[in-house]
Amino acid sequence: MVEVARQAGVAPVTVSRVFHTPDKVAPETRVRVERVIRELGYVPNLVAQALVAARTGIVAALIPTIDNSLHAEIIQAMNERCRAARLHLLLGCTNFSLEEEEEMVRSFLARQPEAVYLTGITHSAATRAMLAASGLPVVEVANLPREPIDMAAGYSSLRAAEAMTQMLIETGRRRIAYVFSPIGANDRLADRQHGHRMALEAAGLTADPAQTVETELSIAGGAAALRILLERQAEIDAIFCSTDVLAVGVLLECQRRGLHVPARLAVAGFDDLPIAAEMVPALTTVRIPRRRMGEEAARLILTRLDGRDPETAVVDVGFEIVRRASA
Amino acid sequence: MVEVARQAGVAPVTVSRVFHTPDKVAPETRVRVERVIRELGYVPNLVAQALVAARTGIVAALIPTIDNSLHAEIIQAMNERCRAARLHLLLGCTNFSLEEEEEMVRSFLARQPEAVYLTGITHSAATRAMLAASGLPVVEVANLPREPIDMAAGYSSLRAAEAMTQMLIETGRRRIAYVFSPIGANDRLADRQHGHRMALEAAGLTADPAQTVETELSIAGGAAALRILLERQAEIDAIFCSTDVLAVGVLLECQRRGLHVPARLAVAGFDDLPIAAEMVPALTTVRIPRRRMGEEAARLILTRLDGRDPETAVVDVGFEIVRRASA
DNA sequence: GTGAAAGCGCTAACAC
DNA sequence: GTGTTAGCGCTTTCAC
Repeated sequence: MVEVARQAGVAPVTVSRVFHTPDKVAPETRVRVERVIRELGYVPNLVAQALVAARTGIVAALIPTIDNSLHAEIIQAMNERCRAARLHLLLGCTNFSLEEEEEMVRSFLARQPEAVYLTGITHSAATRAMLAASGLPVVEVANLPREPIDMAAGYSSLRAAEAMTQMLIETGRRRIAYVFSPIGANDRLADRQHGHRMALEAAGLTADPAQTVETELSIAGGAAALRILLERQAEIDAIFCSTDVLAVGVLLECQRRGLHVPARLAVAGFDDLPIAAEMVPALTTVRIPRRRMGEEAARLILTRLDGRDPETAVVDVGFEIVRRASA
Repeated sequence: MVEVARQAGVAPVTVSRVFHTPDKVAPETRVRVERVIRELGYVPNLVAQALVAARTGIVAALIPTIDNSLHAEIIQAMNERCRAARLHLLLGCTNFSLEEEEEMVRSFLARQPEAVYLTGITHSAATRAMLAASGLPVVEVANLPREPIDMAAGYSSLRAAEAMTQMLIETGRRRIAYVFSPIGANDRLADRQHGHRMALEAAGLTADPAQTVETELSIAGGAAALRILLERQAEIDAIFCSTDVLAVGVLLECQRRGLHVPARLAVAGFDDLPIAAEMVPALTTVRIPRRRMGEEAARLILTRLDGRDPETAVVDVGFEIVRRASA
């Protein structure tokens, strides 16, 4: 900036004005400065700007992993909305670990973000304390916290899983297996399992351990889970999977083994990934408004940054049971 | 920091030293300062630190969209490697547009990143100029540039597609349809189509426009493409898709229509997504080392940041034709 | 309309 | 071991 000022024969502060309040600079001066800016390819240093303005234009976003299509899509939608407000995303992965999350929150806060995006509602006490103390807008996404750190946008995995199992029961299924991936710090998964059990119990059914399989989160993991259930000779007439990824694996393994779905076995998933509607047979699942969550998260943050308070701090985006051929 | 210093009865610079060179502070002083730091929950301001150190610890990463499992996985691997070096990712989405990429590069450069990650090898002249002028380590990922801006880690989509089509021909297929998604600024897609044509011509076959379908990038898009080919009554014995996403759609549509794969129709994809091996029949495809690309990208950047020059500026991670049941 | 001075929060260099 | 001074690149305030 000093160099631009020198070559344009003005004071540095005038260069600054050309960027921020061009109408307060005489047209001739402005043109002259702009020319030098272009010639030198000068780009203002946003770090210095951030220091003096105490505004970084950065939103810290913590997700379990980037290569998780679900959270990727939420973040994608959120990022699109943030962009219009000239907010950029600083991304961090927690690997479903509360410790890693805490560590990342600590190091991200030092970068003076203007808001924080968190996945899920389960966080360490230290994480909650730091975030609350920061006074920053914080939005917890994908679940509905009883006591939000600040704001939230999500849906009830518990009620959704409950509704799905209930539906399976209502359509005559009695021996419903549950297949899920390692829960770790994933509160959505914990809720889904809980919701499934609640529905079973409400119908006077019991959750047989032999009908419950934990497996790797992948299509292959879903296929493996079905093989395990078959080996156990578990007498099942339905399988509810904690996510479509696993359900697709189950469906494909059924194909390989010639097990008819839904005649022999009903299969249900969760998430309504794009593949769900295309499977043969099409997969019955729970639809959650992924993009909407990202948009709501952005809206909540932007509202707060605008100095206003959102009408509702915890936004329930709801869910929908999508009945297709598989169950 | 001033407040911590005041309460600990020392000068601000001593607080700074407690963080950076604790052994140059008397143990008693250090303990005293550390206590105040904890009491006040003081966190150093990295923005100020970055300004004076001229180091932000930020890597600017531009990918087409976040919700693209392919690039997400590359970025995931790269992020894991960067983390060890305390580098964080500032993420931007170009939506496959060179203009948006240019705009993002401009605004990201102002944030003083220490390195830049770019997807693909096609960039606007201005983008190349800005990046070259910045003197920063730049890595172009997922393709092999003839003239890299700086460094690159990728594979040849052209040779890979050529090899796949060649394989289809060698196994007796003669009427090979090509299904792809909108190319836009995606050089990998352009190369794949080109490679496919080269292989056809080398075998004395011609690319019939009736055998070429552009469709939406989704499983449903792949299914739709097969329906279009069928409606056109194109006489085809194989379909090569520019990505597994489309191939899975084709495979599922074949199931729905009772078209036997590979007897009636061979189907091949590209990418070797996790679902490829699980499909029924398992999908023949091109495997590209996604994680490896991310790791190489990180390695190239870290080497350069370490003041050294990598042995090879353009790293070819290769590809592999994976023959399965579908072709 | 333009510039000089002060300061954002921090650290490198140099005293003591 | 600890403090003082100066300055990172920029903007705000207040003169002129």
